[in-house]
Amino acid sequence: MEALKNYFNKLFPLTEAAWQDFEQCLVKETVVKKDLILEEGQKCDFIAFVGEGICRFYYVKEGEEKITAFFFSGDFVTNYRSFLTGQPSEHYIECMQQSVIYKVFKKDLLQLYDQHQCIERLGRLIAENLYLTVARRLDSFLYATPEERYQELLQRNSKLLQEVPQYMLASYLGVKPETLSRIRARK
Amino acid sequence: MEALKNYFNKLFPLTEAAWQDFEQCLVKETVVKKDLILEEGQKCDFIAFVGEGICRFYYVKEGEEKITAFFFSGDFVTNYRSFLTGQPSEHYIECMQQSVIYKVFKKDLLQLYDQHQCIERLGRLIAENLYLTVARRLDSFLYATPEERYQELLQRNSKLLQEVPQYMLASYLGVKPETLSRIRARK
DNA sequence: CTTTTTCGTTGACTTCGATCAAGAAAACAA
DNA sequence: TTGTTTTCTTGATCGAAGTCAACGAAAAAG
Repeated sequence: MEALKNYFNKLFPLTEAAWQDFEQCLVKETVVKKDLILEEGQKCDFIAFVGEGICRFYYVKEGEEKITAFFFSGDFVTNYRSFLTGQPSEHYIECMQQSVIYKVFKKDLLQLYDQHQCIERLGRLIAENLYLTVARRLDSFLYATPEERYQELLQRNSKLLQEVPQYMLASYLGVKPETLSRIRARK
Repeated sequence: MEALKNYFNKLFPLTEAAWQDFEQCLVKETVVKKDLILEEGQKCDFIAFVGEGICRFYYVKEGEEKITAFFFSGDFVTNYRSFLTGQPSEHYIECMQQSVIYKVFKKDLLQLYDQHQCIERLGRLIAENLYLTVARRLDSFLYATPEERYQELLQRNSKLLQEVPQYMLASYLGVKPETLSRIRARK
């Protein structure tokens, strides 16, 4: 899995031995459109690297899907909270397109942490990066209006805008589809 | 610093040698009420353990203080984003009471990570915990109304309720003081 | 291609938090 | 104590997002 190796190398290069042990633990999965790779109530016992595809991470409140995050190729997809705490997931993860993902299971990862200090470090760096991601998202809810959040999206011209239907974008921004439509009309 | 050692032991016990090296790097600071331990524009080059006291972590938007977090004795206080990325802080950290904190500086911590695998692991566990903290807070903004957020606070009967003036609570909950007053009146 | 379903827009109206303003209560200082 | 400042409450009004409903456009299914 070259893409993953490159990703790691940018964060912190693994030794050859560590990478080989790590690669042993990767489980490739091909997932078809609309498949759930995690359902509510399940424990999330893996972290997966997205090779290709897009996944959405959502929560159902009062029959309505609230999208918390999207994951694209090159991201790690997991319910990290459930993964860390062992509690059942309150969220679903759905692949929106045919996708290829590479899972590492928790039990394997914990062993790898013990066996290779450089993987332990990678684990720290990944946790730190995931922290930065949620922290930024929290900020945009604490300090910005829905309109400002939409403008931010426009500016960073994220894949979201091309790849994701508008009603899902609305959910991601924390508003109703009608409201996003009106925000766009305001220009 | 016994409290800190206990805290670590619950997460992951350090070896005696690691703890001794770690303790060497702790810098004790006594801070008086209203002192800023971090200002906007500064790089946050430390993580501090709060021995006693309360700190507030806030951002100023259009002349208004928006409180993102509170830190109590037993917590780590830092601008973790600035600490990790090296970017200047957009937030202030103020001690609301006379406080005692124990700083570890980034340059020292990075060395400790290299020297002791158990400290590296502790670093991962702390990053994971900080992740869980923001993620929970993000959830409460994504999925709950201000009223529900206030009810949550009431239930977990946090120190916040006793120790913090209501207008700061309001800011923390993401509403104006008038609104919190009305939420309380609704019961 | 036509039919059916999903998605996006628009209008009328409601709801809830923000804003502005005034006054009461509590905390603090002289 | 008294006086001053800070914090909390209450009322009136405003505004942005939600809700409900209708309709046209686009996409999917046949």
